Amino acid sequence: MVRFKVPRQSGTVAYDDRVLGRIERRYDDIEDFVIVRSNGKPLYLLCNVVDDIRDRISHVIRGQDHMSNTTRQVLLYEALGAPVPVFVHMPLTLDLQKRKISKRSHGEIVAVQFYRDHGFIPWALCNFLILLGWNPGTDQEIFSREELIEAFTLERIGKVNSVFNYRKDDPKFFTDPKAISINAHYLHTMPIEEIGQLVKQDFQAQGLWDDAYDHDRRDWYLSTLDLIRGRFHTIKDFATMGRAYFADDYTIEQKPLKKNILKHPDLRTWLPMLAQRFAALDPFDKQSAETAARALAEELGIKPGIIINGMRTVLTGQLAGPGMFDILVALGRDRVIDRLKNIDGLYTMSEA
RNA sequence: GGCCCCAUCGUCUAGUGGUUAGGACGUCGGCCUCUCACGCCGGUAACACCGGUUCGAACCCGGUUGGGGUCACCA
Repeated sequence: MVRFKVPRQSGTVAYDDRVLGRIERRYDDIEDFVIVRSNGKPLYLLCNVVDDIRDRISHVIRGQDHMSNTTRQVLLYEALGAPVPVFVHMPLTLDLQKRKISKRSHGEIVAVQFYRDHGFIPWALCNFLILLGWNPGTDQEIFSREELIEAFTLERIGKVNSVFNYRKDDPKFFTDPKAISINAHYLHTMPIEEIGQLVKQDFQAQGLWDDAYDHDRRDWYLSTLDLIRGRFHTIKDFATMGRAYFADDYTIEQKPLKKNILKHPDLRTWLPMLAQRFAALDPFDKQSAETAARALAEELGIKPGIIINGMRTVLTGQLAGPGMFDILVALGRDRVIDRLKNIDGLYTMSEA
């Protein structure tokens, strides 16, 4: 075993941190430290320095948890007669309890895989992360990769630890709300073709993918994603909240079921009536469908919203969504009619 | 405990001696609408404390308190 003999002298060992300024530490406060194990293998502290000298590393940028290593490593650089690189210590990111976050103690929430599995767009996560401990000095928060490379400077790295603000067990905020909102921003604004690629991967995993989406039905696929993405937050939402557009096994949410269906028992006859009128339309499009739906409501002496929201619930299972008549076109006449006719099940299910 | 770092809304942050202390996310309220976890508008909310320096401190200095990191033959 080999220890590094720290000079027993007065004075300090120092380096100029580009973020924290000059850092000094008295020789007296540094104990002799092990650099080679008794089995002959070197420790990280030494390897790190040797590798960086070999690779001619000019800047060492790492977390503040390495600060006490740095003074010892400066000693190593000097002992090896090598130039000391520029050191930059980044603030740490802590959890709500102000603990350093780590894989060991925080598990999946700090693993990038978790974000991929929860429908995050890769760059959106990077964009969120860069804002933890750094800012451009302007109000800009959304950066393309190129913009970020252009805007980034070491000088604007902060000194203050940040808190990763996530609420465990809250389905709406399963991770930091700001991360979700940045992801949603990208989801809403990225070219739809790129979104289509990401959704494809998830759909394939979910068994929702149809190869026609890459060929004959590509336009329909992309325009439908574009129609519904506006109120989604992650790629996962397409297979869950948007499921009704791509499969028939979607679930009817309880809230809209009660509010828009069970509250109006007459829909049991009204919606099949509507289905008949849709069947007779020529052509079946956004305008003709809306005219037909509103005409029916007027004849029945009810507010259009009753028909429309009833339809939304039956057709999508959701309380909220795009404009109803856009939905009809996206679903296509056959599926619309089919689902409107089969409304009985919703009532019998709740009666039982 | 020793040593080191840090301290502005709930969270991410702007701010480098004179600002109505700004923005974003969240939250709350309103508007829009066939619906809202869309969009728009508005509100809420912060300079840890105590001393200095100064005509004047969020900004400079000192102390206090608080928080974090690190003290392995781990990386």
